[in-house]
Amino acid sequence: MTDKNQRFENYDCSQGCPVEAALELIGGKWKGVILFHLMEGTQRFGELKKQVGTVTQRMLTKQLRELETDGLVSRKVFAVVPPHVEYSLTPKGETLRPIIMPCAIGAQNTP
Amino acid sequence: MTDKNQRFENYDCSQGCPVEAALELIGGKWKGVILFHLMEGTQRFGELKKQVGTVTQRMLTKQLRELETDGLVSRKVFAVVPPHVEYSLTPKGETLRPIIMPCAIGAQNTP
DNA sequence: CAGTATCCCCCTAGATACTG
DNA sequence: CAGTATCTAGGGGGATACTG
Repeated sequence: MTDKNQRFENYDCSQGCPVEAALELIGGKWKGVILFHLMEGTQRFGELKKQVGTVTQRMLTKQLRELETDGLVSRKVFAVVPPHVEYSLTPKGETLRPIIMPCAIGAQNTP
Repeated sequence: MTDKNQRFENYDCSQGCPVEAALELIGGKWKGVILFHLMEGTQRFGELKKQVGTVTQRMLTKQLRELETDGLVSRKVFAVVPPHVEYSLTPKGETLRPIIMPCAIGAQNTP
């Protein structure tokens, strides 16, 4: 980000604008949906997979790792057998709620 | 959309959830940025290209056509030489303002 | 000015199999 | 259960050249 207090009007996006930055965080094919479901509360890997639907294990893992790296999702591993892993939103991830939820509402209101 | 009045909590995304639908509209690599700039007002093709920055003509055209098809952007052609084409948000496109702008803000507040 | 028309690379994402 | 490993195709997107 070049200037954090810059106004949006006449914003020069030539090399990286805020929207571009945001889409890098949630632009992955499944990330929006994953975040959406984590907003319902903490979820285990399997639960998440079931809810997201057609996502493959590989992709779910990959996107979750990226979300984790970006600090939007936290991963909690329980050292038990069988494995137990819980995913939840970080505070930073929570800040996306006003973005994700209007997305959902917007999509519903304009079919 | 399966049920337009369904609550978001416990929403079953198995085959297409609202967030997924929304991301299909604005998920293109440049669409968010294009919409962002059109929110500043009507723009000509060249102006848009300059503002979006590194986008190629081909991609800008392609994404604009998709946005047009999805009913988010309207294209107005003036029958003059040299050509003059103006792009602007449709009412439907305007409904994305509360989604796009928080994106920008969110990206700025959480670097 | 505002586009098409080609060509082509690469990365995303899917399918499948295996494992601590 | 919650992952890795490997292989592969498909198409999204880039570069470049041409045009009404």
